[in-house]
Amino acid sequence: MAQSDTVDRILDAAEELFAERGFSETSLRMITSKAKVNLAAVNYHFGSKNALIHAVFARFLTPFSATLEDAFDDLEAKCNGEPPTLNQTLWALTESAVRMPQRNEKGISIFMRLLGLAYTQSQGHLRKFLEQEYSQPFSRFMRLLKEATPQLSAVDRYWRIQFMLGATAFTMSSSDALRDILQNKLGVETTVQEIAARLVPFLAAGMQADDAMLAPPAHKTSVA
Amino acid sequence: MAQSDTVDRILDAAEELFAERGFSETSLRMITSKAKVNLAAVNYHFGSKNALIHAVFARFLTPFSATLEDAFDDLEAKCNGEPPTLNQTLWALTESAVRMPQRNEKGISIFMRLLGLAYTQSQGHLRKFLEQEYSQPFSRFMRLLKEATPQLSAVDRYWRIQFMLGATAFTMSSSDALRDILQNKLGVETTVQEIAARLVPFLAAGMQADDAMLAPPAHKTSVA
DNA sequence: CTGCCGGTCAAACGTATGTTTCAAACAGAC
DNA sequence: GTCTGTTTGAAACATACGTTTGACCGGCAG
Repeated sequence: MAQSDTVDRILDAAEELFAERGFSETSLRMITSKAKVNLAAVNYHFGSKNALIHAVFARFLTPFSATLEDAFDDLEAKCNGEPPTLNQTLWALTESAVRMPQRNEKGISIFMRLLGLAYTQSQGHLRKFLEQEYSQPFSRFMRLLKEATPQLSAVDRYWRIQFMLGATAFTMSSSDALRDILQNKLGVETTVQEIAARLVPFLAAGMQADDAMLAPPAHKTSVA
Repeated sequence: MAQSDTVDRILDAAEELFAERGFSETSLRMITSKAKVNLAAVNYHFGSKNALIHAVFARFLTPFSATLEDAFDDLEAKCNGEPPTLNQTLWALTESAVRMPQRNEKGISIFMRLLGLAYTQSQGHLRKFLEQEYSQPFSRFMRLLKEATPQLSAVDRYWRIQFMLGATAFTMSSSDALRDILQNKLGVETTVQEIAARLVPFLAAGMQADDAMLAPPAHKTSVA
């Protein structure tokens, strides 16, 4: 074959190692030895380690953002005129993520973990790359969130979106470890889909909490 | 002075740089040059870079966990017999964090950012160190959460606690950046206390969401 | 066959890292 | 003042990293 599968082997290995260990903690030598390719192959095919990181993200983010746009199109068409609800919007997102064709059984959790790392380990270049390449579906999602929560002030909405992102990125980024703990402690098996099914109600409830108790020593328990 | 302030200068510099850039991305040379001490001082006083990281955490985590235990004592005494509510428990935690004596005006956000990094960048050694040293207040917090949400199944509670941790750690770990964005976009100043005041209702609402809509295509908007 | 060209390979390069060394400076006790 | 143990200082050490180099291979057009 003219273009061997070297590129894909590198991407597969890098994806997995980045998800396990983070970006700076993963060396090119680890990647190339896992991929069983020569060390120089990375710089030959991608140019630099940073460019490899971008390529890893682009490989799943580009089809995902297309899928997501379709899901949003369907959703808005179905609601003809009316803005979709918060639940509908969140479900459109999670369903798009879960339904993406996976390269292997670990696909979805690697996907999630990388997204989490992208936010927390962001080394500048990654943040810029993601903002440049995928600003459109991101902005659209933000607009849908805004229309689904008209009762919130801009500042409240901003922070609550950060809280949602955090809960999602963090949970998904360590979902393997968390699943294992749960398996050992309570003997319960869990799929990523089930985690998502638990996460969405949590997020929706948090997003729509009313701010009745902003004073610290509130004694009431019920919320919303 | 016999023991000069070298140790504290190193800890101050390391704390700030770790919070800004993460652990692996901060070299000992950056730390020692910011602290204006000799490079060898770190290994002389702490033994290794990992031990320095532990010392940075211990310096604020040890008094904090004492403060937290006191806060939980007060709370349980006040409730004599009755388990504290979820809101009370969460507020006890955030108030303890916010009321810690700060070394400087950036103290609390550095504190928060480091806690966030501890979860997301955890390099094994850090996770082990924290689990060994601070398991007691952590377990107690978990017990209080359990008693405050008796309606939840163990599995539901487990996942929702992860969601809470995620929202908190993530938001706090990037709170500086998020504050700046908000400042530039909407011209709003925000303190860490205000972020906490927004976060707690979000968490409490999510924690207490009812699971009425576990099926994906739910059309209802209201939750709880 | 010859020449070329995309791809692979082992080896090296320069740099940055954490850590160690050992002499010098220092403080306090006698 | 002298001695002793502690702390600093400049330099070196060994290692790991990302990247570059130049030789080599294999298929294919002329």
